[in-house]
Amino acid sequence: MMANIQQVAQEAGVSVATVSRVLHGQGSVATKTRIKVEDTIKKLNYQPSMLGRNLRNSESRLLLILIPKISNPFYFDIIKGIENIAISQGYNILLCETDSSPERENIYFDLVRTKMADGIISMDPAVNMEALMELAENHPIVQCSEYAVESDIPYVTIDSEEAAYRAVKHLIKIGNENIAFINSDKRYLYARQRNEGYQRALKEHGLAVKEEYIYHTEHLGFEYGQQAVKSILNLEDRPTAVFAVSDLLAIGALKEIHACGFHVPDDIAVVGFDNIDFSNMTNPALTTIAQPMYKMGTLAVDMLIKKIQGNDVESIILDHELIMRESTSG
Amino acid sequence: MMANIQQVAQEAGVSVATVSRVLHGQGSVATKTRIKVEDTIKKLNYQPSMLGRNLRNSESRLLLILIPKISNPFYFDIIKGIENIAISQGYNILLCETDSSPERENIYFDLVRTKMADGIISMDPAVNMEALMELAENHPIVQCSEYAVESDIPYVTIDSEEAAYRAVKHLIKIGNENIAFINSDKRYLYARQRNEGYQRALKEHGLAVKEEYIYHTEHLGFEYGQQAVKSILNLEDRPTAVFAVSDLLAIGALKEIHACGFHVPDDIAVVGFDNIDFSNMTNPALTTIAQPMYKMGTLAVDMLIKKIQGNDVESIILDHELIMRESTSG
DNA sequence: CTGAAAGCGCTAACAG
DNA sequence: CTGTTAGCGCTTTCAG
Repeated sequence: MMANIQQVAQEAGVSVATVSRVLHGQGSVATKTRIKVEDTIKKLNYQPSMLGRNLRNSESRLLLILIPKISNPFYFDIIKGIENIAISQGYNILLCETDSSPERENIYFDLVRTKMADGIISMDPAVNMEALMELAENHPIVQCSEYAVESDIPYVTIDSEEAAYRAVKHLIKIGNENIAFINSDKRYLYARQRNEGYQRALKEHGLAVKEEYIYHTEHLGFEYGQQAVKSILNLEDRPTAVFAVSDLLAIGALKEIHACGFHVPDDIAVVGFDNIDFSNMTNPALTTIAQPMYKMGTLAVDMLIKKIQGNDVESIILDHELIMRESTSG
Repeated sequence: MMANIQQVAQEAGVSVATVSRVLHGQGSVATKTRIKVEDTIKKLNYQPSMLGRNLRNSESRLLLILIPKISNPFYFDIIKGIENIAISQGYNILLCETDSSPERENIYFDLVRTKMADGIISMDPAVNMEALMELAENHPIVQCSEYAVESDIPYVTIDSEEAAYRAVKHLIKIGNENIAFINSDKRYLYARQRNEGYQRALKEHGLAVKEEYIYHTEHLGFEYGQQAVKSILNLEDRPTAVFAVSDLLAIGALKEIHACGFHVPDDIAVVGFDNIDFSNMTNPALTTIAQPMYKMGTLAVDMLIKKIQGNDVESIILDHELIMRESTSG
């Protein structure tokens, strides 16, 4: 079973070089020989071993995709975009869940150090940037969605500040003045940028920025949204609107607001961020910011493959969109 | 940059064999030599190339995980289980979304045919069983969750019939006699099994099985649950309970029931299946069947690695659990 | 148009 | 305890 190129050559009465040539359709081969070889390949049910090919070409045709949690819906469409392009270019992807743990991360970094992967698309906001930058000196790396300005690693992302600004502006427009903000940890760039967008919108409309309205969560999960709302609803000046930096947080908020006996959007309007599938399945459906996920994925992998091939690439900033649904349609 | 074993050997003044020996800590090496080699490795920042090692060992240390949709929450914990064990055993996983398309599937099958992957864990109910069985003749394959009885491919799963039976029995116990059933396509084994469980529960309690109460959906998505409920609510003898074969369907049902002005659980009780994270985030929270996902994953990968190592393995059937929440607490 | 041969980086059997 | 050597399966010069 499982013939190798040698056996095919022998059986076809040619040299391995010729077999290799017909395999790749390059270098001229007489039609007669080609047909003979092709027949033998079928007859022996031969499939070239990627192990041999990879060693010879010193490439693995594997791309590392780093995400913090595989279950975070935010990444689904990005991954889909990456995957489709990758496959069409003869690459496969290794989806790596880091749990934002440096040890896990390092296992994956080792994969490229040991040539098991040709490059990395990093989407983990909590990635160890120092390690990533060091790795980037010798290996192709691209950042997607989250990025570090100070590094030379190219990225594709959206304008988080502007997106947050638009979300909050929408809340103001429909009559809210007391707008709470559920943000994530300030050490993340996007958190800082969205915070600036939030503040810009308020200031532009002559509204005060109240520290007690800004809540920082440790993680982006559902339960953290619930927690945040619990504390927000206890404020004296109860907000009439909540803007959360992720849909998961917003969905948690939704649930907790209901649990406390309030109604969305009549009592409290809610806006999320990301437009994950579930944001349209909640009760009421969630107003949110949509990022062009799929496109982000395709662009990121395009960039990475270009880098692997030795070309230079430029960072890209994509557009976003405000999707209005029931949670603000008061 | 990126030294190879040769350069390390030269720099350390030993042979490549010795370097290989200290790399694997096997075969005796004089302490003095070992230290010298280890120092050189650090000095040159050497990391052995997996390409060379893999070719030599004719293995890739990559495991293929086939799932229909990466976004299906059902698989999250299974994958986590697989991943943790795999990594601890020095394997990495290639998460493959088949979209239940034979072409996509075949691309992935090629990965094992071309030695880029050492084995497969198939979790796609719609997998092309013929192709899979043929592949299984020459490559290690394990089925997880969904399986085909008639094949020799070992599997790990739960007793779907019994699980469905318990879910429906619970609905009967809390006073329901008219229980609708949102099932998926009958060509899937689990769908047939759950149908049997549903019918057994009804019959055991002297309730008639009404064909019009059984709805078959094309896919397991949220919107199919909505659709199903739309048609179910139009029945003359409106059911007072709904059992869906997946949480996603049940969550769609929840939303549509509300949209039609009914209340869960007072007017209609709902039970799902899978206990995905979101089943606890809905309003009301969903009663559902929990499968030991994580464990299923770890066992499946254990089995696969055993098979790769040439050992025989036996199929496993795991226990499940009924999780009672608000959607049936009327 | 085709073949011989070198070599990608590593492991392991064998000899010493 | 250590070195020599033969491949693993493939691609690609270089000659012919």
